[in-house]
This record gives sequence, C-alpha cells and structure tokens, in this order.
Amino acid sequence: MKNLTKRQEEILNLIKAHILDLGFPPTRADIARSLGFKSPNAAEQHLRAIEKKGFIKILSGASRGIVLSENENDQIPVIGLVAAGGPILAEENIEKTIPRSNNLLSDDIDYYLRVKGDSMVDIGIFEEDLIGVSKSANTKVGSVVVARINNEVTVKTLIEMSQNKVVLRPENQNYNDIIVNPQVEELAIEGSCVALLRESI
Amino acid sequence: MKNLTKRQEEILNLIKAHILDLGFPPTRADIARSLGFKSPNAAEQHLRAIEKKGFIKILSGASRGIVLSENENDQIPVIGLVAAGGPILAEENIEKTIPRSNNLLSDDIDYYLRVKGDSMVDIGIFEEDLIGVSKSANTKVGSVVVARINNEVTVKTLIEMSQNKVVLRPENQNYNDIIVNPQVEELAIEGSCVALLRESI
DNA sequence: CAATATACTGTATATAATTACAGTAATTAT
DNA sequence: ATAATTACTGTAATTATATACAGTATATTG
Repeated sequence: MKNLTKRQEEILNLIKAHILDLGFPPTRADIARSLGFKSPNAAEQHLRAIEKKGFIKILSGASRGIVLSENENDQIPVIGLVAAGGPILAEENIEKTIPRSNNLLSDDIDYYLRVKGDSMVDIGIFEEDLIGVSKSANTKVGSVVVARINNEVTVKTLIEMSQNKVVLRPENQNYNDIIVNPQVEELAIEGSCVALLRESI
Repeated sequence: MKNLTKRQEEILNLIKAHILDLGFPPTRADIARSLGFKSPNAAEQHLRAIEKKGFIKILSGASRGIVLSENENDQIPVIGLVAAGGPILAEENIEKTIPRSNNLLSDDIDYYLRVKGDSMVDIGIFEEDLIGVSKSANTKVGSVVVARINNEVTVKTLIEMSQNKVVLRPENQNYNDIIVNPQVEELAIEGSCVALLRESI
C-alpha cells in the first residue's frame, strides 16, 4: 500500500473524523468546505487518488459512498501456538484477530498470546488465557515477559538480566528458574505482558 | 424513551446493519427497497416516528443524515465497591463505563465487577481483576457466581443449591465454604461470571 | 526531458435523495 | 366516538451530490 501525501492524509483524517462525529462520511462539498477548496472537484480528485492507493473504496452512484478500507492496525492478532523458528507474528501463528477496542485495555497491546501450560498459575495466568503483549513497553526486572529461547517462545517473570546471565522465573513452585547465557544460547525478549483476558471462567 | 413498534424496530435494525456493513446509513429509497415498500415516503414516515421516540436524529437536508442516538447499552458499567444495601447497578457503585467492544469477550456481559480480596486466587481470579458478569447466563452447580448474602456481595463457586441449603466455595484453601439457608438468610444469585479482564500484570 | 502525479479553480449536468402534498385503511388511545 | 397513531401507496418538486470536462501550475519520476 503506497504512502499518502500530506494533503491526502489530511483528507483521510477528515473523513474519519466526520464518521466518528456524525456516523457517516462527508460529501465532496463537505470536504471542500472544510479545507477551503473552491471546487468540490478538488475533493473528488483527492478521493480518487486515495482510492488508487487503497485506503478507501468509492461506491459510485451512492451519496457519501466512501468506505474505509479495513485497516489491519485496527485488528489485534491473537497468537495461538507459535511455530518453532519463525517470527511470532507470522501469518500461520495468527489464530484470529480481534478489533482494537477503545480503551478496554492498554492501547499499547501489539498482540495477544494464548497461554500454554501452567507455569504462571501462581500469579493468576492460566492455560488458555490471552495475554496482551506490548513490544514497546520497557521490560525491566520484575516484568512478566515473552521470551524466545532457542526458538521456543515462553512467558516468564524476568528476574535478572546481565550481559552473560538472564534469569527467567516460572510463577509455579513446581518449576525451576531458567538460567540462560545469551552469549551461548539464542535469547530474545519479544515483549512484556501488560494485560490479560479470560474468555470463559 | 417510548417503545418502538415491531416495524419501527425492524427499520432501526436495518439502519444499524447498513452502517455496520457499509459504514454509512441507508437512504429512504434503500430502506423502502429492503422492506418492499413501493414508496420512499413510507420509510420517511417511519423515520419521523422513530425520531419522535428518540432513537435517531434526522439531519435535515443531508443525504443519509440519520444519526443513531447514544445508546447507553453500548457502555458496560464497571462496578467498584458495592455499597451495602442497594442494588449492584446503582449509580453510586459505577466506577466507570467501558464501550461494549465487538466480540472481544462474550456479548452476554451485563457489567464488570472489580474483585476485592483473595478468596478466588486458586482459579486465577485476583484482587483488582475485572470479572464479566452475566445476569442471564444460567447459574448451575460449578459456576462461579456473584451472590448477595445479607446485603453483602461476593464472588464464589456455587457447589450446592437446594431449597434450604446453598453452598458457596471460595477457591482458596485458607477459606471455608459458606453455607447458607436461604429460608433464614437473605440470598440472591446476582449473575454468573463469564469472563475476566486484568488491566495490568 | 517527457510523462505522470499532485493540487487545485471553474462550470455544468445527470442523478441521487430529501421531503412536501394528497390519499387509503386499520389500529389504538382518549 | 373521535382523534391520533401506525402503516402504507403514489406523485412530484426541490435540493443535494457525484461526477464529467476543461483548465492552470508545480513537483516528481522514469
């Protein structure tokens, strides 16, 4: 999907704002008025350009027939079982997607990860729960993180993190700490857990 | 807000479906076509009636200018601490409301209840968690329910329920079962827990 | 360096859409 | 019993809207 110009983006935002405000898209004349164009045709041609770039669909003959293209960023992927090797967000790992809800949980969630196993039950993270993962939230000692060790993805509490020693703790007395030397083994902190969803109790 | 007739409700649903499907409201002619009216004026007059009852606002002069009135049912209340005595959903108990998200969790949630105490930690329900409560979901033995005993609201697992004996079990070894005789003590099952949200980990 | 894209003005027109007016008929409220 | 509401048909006019065509000027790309 090609990038929009500054002006085109302005118009797309105007359309979104209009929909949010009134519940339906603006007319060409509405757009022209808002941006000070003296001709509705200016708006028309911008719309054509934006459609060509794939951000909207224009329904011909219908008044206000501007349909916003499905924006993948409005959908949060739910990651089921992560295949060994590939990136977490690879197509084949996506179980489903759920619409990014207003402010139900943190805006900061990049994906949900379905929990496997019982290694975190002591802090109330159960099998089949969905964990909201943020890639950007800073992972400090004490955070619950999504880590990848030698191509296996796991959720644990980060206890220690130095150049040659990383300690990951399962929150379950039946399991032992995982101690990794990142110089020797492959280790990546994929993100940190910021929220939790349980779809059935 | 007065009740809609069957036909009016049908039209309101059609409008909502149109918006959900295409992103903008239908025209009078669209409505007439969908319902088999031979005149767009039939739709017009229905819209007027629906507006009069407060369910929509018609913006005059604007094509497709049908604005859905804010429906309070689109907001799910979050109940903080329940004041003794009054009903759970009383105004003063509502901590905030959150928009009913598409299908993030069950459609069936009437309110969220913020968990106090640690009596349910063994099944992963922690203090400050939000529990999605359904008033209509059938509460059977084994369900986690919201119960009110002598004006105090509590979340427990329903273990037994007969005419003169109801057993509610805390999911925490440190607590004992609560046994109530509904003939003697005041007991109400307010709803059952169908989902869980944790806003921070 | 020509072709294409961007960013508009200005005019015009076909058609999409709202909306008024005139009816009919059945049901419900006062 | 009468008025108001509900639920339509049918016609028509006004206005709202999309959209084509003809330009101008500048920037960007192949």
